[in-house]
Amino acid sequence: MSRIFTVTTAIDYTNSAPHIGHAYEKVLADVIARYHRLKGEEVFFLTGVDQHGQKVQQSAAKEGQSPAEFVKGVTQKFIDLWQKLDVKYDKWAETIDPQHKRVVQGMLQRLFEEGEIYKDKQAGHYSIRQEQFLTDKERDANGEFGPEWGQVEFREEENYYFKLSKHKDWLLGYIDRRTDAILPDFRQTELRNAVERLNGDLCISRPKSRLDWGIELPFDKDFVTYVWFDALTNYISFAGYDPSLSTFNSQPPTFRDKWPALQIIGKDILVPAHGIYWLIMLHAVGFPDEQIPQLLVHGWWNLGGAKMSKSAGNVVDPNVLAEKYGAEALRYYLMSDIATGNDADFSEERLVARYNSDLANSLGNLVNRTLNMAHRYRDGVVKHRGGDSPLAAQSRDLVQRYERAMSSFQIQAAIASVTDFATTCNTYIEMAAPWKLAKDAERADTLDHTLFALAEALRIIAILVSPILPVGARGIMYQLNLSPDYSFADAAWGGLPQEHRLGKPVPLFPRIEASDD
RNA sequence: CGCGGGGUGGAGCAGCCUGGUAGCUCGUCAGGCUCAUAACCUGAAGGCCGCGGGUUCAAAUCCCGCCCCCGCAACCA
Repeated sequence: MSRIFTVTTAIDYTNSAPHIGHAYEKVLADVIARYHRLKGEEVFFLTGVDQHGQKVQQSAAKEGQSPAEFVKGVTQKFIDLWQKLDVKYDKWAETIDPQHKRVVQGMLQRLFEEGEIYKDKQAGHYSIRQEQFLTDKERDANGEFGPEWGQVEFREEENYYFKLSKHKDWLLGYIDRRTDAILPDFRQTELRNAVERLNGDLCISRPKSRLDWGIELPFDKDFVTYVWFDALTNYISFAGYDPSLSTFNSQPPTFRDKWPALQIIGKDILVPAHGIYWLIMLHAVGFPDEQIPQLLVHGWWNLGGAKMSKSAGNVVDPNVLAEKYGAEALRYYLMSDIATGNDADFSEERLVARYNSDLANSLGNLVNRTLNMAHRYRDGVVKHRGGDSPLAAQSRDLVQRYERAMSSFQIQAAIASVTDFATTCNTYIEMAAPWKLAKDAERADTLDHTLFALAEALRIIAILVSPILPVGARGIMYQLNLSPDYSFADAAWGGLPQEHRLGKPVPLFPRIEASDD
């Protein structure tokens, strides 16, 4: 069963520029993707942008641009940011892509023919200004629709609906059968409760008179499909899904090998979008249960305990942070200071503190002092000398701990395993005191043994840290004068040549000094 | 009403699923080292792990009840 590890992220809405939350999700996916590549697996990492819809149409109009022009500009901002942050995806999804449209229309056509989609009449209060139907949730305390809705009229409209409720029992069964359908587990509980309350079907169309920036329904030219069948479908349309083939097993191998995927999403879009709509859509088009994706649901970065939002004006711009502190520092912070699944508080001070403490003082300095001593005492050459180093056993624990954390997506725990090991190495240096050994000719072998063990430890650290800090890892390897081509298996103790010349020490992760700006 | 999350030394967090000396980063205090990025190491102070019950030889961890904080319309991960 040679299959490809597929990881996807939510596709971001091209209504406005990316913020720290977008960056977090993509870096998380990138780290997981890099970890699997490190393990030697073939990886398909899919991310992209959602470009259709009313909000885009409105924002474009406000800027005096066509939706297509507008979307192109915002899309570029996302692409530029991912490049800046070293987010290395294998496929870029844009929902205006013609191939994507064909898949969406193919799926809709098939579901329509199979009776999963039907036309029905909707009647209710409609806000002309907001161009949407209002529900009782929009009523204020007096039971009225407030002035923010402008003129509200009673209106009847026909639309197409997808038979969600028909599949409710299947979804409940699926959730009950599979304990790791949604991670972390409390999200699975939350979803199950939500599914229990599910009733009614899903409106999937908008008449073109109201919205024309979208994908036309293949069976009715007067409508476009609305967000769900458009955006969610990206996960399979860009993976090579063929909508004309009705069973999963008849799909081309290039698609089947990529599935099921790990899908990374934020906690706001689990219910109902991904947890209900998307899973049911897949089931309806013929995906067997074992091909249903696993959903990894992450938390949010808050600011001072408050939610980050555009309207509050407290949005953090990842571009600014990356410029100021560097992509690696930002990646490190986003991965180390939040427990996957939970919320965390964003703070620039924390970013600097963690960087200085973990990367500059602990790890960077460890590399620097080790290489310095090797050059000062041994002309840069480390040699294997008999006897097992205490670091050898520690490194095996490290690899185990790291792997356990990574495979359960606990990146912060994986990072902690590495920084703990760096501290162990620093302690080891104090104990061994190479500067004393160097003064005693009779203890030359002990000095060699110590320096060799440290170089070996650094080699392993570099490998393990590489998914999070690809540039930093390369830097360590370069200074160790070792090849940047390595795999996870190389993180076993004993990979360093018996006699090896190290490179020149250059401070990695220079400290970030407090500045006034 | 309901659903979910959280309440752990001064600050920020992990641990809880799979009970068994309470851990990490920062901060404070004292000491050590000198290879190093004013970095590193050691030690200390500081916690009734929200409150009250229960299960158990043993509870931060499992069970029950209660209190407080946050999220659950939109922009939005």
